[in-house]
Amino acid sequence: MNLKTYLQTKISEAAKLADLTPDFILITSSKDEQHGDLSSSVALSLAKTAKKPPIEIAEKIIHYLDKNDEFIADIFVSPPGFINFKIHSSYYQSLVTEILKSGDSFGKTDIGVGKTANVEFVSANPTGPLTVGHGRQAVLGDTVANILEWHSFNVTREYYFNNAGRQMRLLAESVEARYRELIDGDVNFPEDGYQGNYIKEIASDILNELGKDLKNGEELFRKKAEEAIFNDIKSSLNQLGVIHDQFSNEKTFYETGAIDKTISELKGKELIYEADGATWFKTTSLGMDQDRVLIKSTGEPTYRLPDIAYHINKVERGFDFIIDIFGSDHVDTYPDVLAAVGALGYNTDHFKVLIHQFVTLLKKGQKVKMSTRKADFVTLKELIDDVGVDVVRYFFIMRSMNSHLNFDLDLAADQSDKNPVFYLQYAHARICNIIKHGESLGVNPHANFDASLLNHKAELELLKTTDQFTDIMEIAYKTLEPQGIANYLQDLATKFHKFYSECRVITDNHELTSARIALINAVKVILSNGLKVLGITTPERM
RNA sequence: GCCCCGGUAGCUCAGCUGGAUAGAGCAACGGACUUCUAAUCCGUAGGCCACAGGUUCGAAUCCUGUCCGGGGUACCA
Repeated sequence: MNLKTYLQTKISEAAKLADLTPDFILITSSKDEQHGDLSSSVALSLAKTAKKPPIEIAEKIIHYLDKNDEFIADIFVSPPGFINFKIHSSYYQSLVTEILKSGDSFGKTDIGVGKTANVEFVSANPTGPLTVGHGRQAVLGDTVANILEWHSFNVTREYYFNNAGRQMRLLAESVEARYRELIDGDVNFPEDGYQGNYIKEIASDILNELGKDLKNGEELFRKKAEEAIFNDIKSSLNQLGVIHDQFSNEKTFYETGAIDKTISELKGKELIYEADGATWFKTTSLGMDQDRVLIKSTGEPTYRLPDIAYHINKVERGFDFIIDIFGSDHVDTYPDVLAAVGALGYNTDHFKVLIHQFVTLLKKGQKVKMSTRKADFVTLKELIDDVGVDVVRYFFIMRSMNSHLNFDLDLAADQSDKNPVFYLQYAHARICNIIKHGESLGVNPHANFDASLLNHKAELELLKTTDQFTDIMEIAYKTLEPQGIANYLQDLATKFHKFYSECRVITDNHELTSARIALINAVKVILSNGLKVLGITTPERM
């Protein structure tokens, strides 16, 4: 049972009796205990249409509310017209049993039962190691996938990459140049080539493995480079706990003829024209501000064309929910792609595109400009080795994806033991330790308990916070923004630590001990459920 | 020029479908370990929520404009 929904129903019924019809009944948790436990501003929002002072409206609504409700202890109005509810402690106390009963699945919903979702993320082309910037997307995407799984969706984590275009050709040329350089010492490096040391390593591996007689422009250079870099990418992702279920690439869409089909279908819709030797997509006729090139005058498609074919492919695979996660450098490109998919008669209503802003890296107070080509980057691997997986994951989800965040590498390494993630984990470890301590004294952690003994202020505060978890998880689903979960868990941990400092769990009072053990077990359930969705470990000791 | 994000405490950022006195962490300062873990707790200090208008009972939150920062505006991805 959800208390807010319950109150919304009650208020709505009362409003009806008072001849009022609110559009929406907002219920918020009160910050100040003078305002009870929960408050509603309905009366304030009704004031305009009802043309009456909010207080009067509030009084009227209250008049029709049942004063002997099983959960509501008190209802009162306070200026300028809020309706405040004081909730019986028994309601909060009853949560302990409910949470323990549901355990691992406390807070889950069946919103996505029988539905499939596809989350595409990272999708970096295999031209170099993943950087810190990719890390943000990796963590965001994986967590969004976790949130959907939490709500019972069957989720496919997908990685799409371009392996047929100019970038990969340039990569192959760079590797070959390093290969020739190793053999005869001549440096004939392509302009705009990839300059990182990893290119030299790949070249040297190729030399060791296949000898020095490879032909000019040999396909193996590309293939070996792609393979090596992909292994590196996958291992960085695995380190982060991110595992993709499916890798898709543009090459397959050439091979299956999907690309040709896409272009001919667009032609059929008269959305294609030739100009300056290139093939253009008439995006302007779909309401965009400029047309885009699909096939360059060189005959080579731009990334947009395979992207369109790929998105059609995703629709055809029948997912109920398709999520694309892009960096802000793609803001301008996805509308074209979706417009094309839509124009060809495919449904695009079930697409959701999440755009995240970039991470600005600071090293010794200086901005680090990231460029894969110039080999100017800090790899994700380096970061993880530096501060650890949990810190990296937490850092990237504790902030809104819309925020351009500054990441000071020196500070991160320096302060890794002060990172807020440890605060959460410490709460979990503390609980585990208390339980263990109790057991060593013969306290059964699963004994029957009387929750009505949990009357201390710190206990009730803690319980009230546990009541918000379900809401938080549902909001996370609706917005697909994970940072609310991180913020919530932070709050829960704070309430727990406060409780810990004020209430001793294991005492001679057996009844109270059992009740408090049950309470902290319940808190542990929520911490662990939440951290699991964030992909962060729950240590039993620290 | 145009489009998308952002501008909140010294720093990094929450809060944004409008709600009561704007929050956290870090940094600073002062307290609390003979106790189930001090990776904790308690307290002090720190703010024209970029700026200017507007909308209304009420604006950090919505609208308009300005300024500053990031990204895009490619026959790169």
